Amino acid sequence: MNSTPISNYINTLFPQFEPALRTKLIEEVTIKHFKAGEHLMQTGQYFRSTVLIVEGRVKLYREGTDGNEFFMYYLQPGEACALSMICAAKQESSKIMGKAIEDSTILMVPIALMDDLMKQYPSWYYFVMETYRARFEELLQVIDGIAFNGLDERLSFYLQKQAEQLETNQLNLTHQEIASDLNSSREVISRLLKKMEQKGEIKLFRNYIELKK
Amino acid sequence: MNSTPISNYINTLFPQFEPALRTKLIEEVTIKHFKAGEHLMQTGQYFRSTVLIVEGRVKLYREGTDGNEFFMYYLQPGEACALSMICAAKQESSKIMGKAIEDSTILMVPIALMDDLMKQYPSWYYFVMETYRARFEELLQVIDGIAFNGLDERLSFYLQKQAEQLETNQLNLTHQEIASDLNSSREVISRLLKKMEQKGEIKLFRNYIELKK
DNA sequence: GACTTCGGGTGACTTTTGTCACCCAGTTTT
DNA sequence: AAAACTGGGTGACAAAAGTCACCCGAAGTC
Repeated sequence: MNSTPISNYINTLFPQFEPALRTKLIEEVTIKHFKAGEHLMQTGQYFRSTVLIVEGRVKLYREGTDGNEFFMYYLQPGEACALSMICAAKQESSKIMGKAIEDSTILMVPIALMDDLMKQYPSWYYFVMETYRARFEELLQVIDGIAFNGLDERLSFYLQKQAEQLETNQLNLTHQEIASDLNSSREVISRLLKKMEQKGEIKLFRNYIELKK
Repeated sequence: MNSTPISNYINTLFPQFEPALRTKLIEEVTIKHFKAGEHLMQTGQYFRSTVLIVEGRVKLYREGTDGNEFFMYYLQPGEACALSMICAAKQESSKIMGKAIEDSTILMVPIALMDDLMKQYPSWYYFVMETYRARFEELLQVIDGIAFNGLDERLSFYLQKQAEQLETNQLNLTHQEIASDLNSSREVISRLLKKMEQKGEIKLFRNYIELKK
């Protein structure tokens, strides 16, 4: 294995893949770059590849009919987009939207390869299963949030998750951004944040929020 | 192939399976019966098998921490429980609850078999992928419903879905049952149903609701 | 320095949803 | 037949969330 950018990504981010699978992938995948803010996939778009994230960070949204965007979860380097697998396999269009929030790099695995990979490489099969499992769990948690919790709890949970994902307690989020991720309105979020500040859970600044504890 | 109950189920409900796979399944699965109202799986329970529904009808719920049950979707004969596949594969516990609403029969495919089936029988592999895809879509629709719609729209949608599933316009549902499926309260549902009746969309009776059009 | 934009704060009000209390009419039990 | 239970209706009220109007100050632009 020589040391191209692609082989580096695959060898460092997917060490669990058996060597033959890594070689195969290095030969077959194509690489693609996105700038922060760019959309990776639009509602209604068809996939011709399964997507592996290798650099940056991608936010996945569900789009409502009225143009609302409801935040679901993040994808990180080393993770795959479960929907791209599913939709690619069935040639169906996606009903979700992905946005790079940092400059990001992805590898595209042609769908024509999927069946072979699944049959020939157990570690790929396990990776796919684990991807499904993880995303399924994530969706169930999203459902929990909106089905059982009030906006205040969802907000709290949202901030925690952001902090974990971005690995910092200084969240560079405007109230407006939070509001649209949670499909609410700025004023409501502002008020709830104020309450959280009074309870000492966070500290508010212009353009960022500091999480306590 | 002789004609046991199991072989009948498999041959009639899964005709897309290649003959060798059907033979294999007929040898390996075990059969289980549930009476209407019984729980198939409880929150926290571990799966040792993947579940195929062959008779009856199963309702799947997500359970909240406070004991609430949030209805997600139905499983019908010929369908598999996606979560049982995922959880079985990873030996994880389920966080959902399944309830038979009719007397139901299921086939249990031991998890030990899963890897082999996936590798040896393309039609099994496609079946599993299709199951994931369908359930994923269904979860996304559930999210749409609670994220973007008011209770009135959700109720409307819920009634439509019930009618489709149960293949009748006479829905034998009490207001209380609807309320708990939607994680709301009886009074609210009663009021919304009244409004729908005034708009001529439904007709209300004791113990059942008649869908118009 | 004046102006504009952006992020945020706030009070007043509305809508939606949940809750409480109580009622009523069938149906079932005793 | 009386009592109890079930499914449903209703008014009054409370809480949560969304909306509107407007304000303010910080930062960027001209």
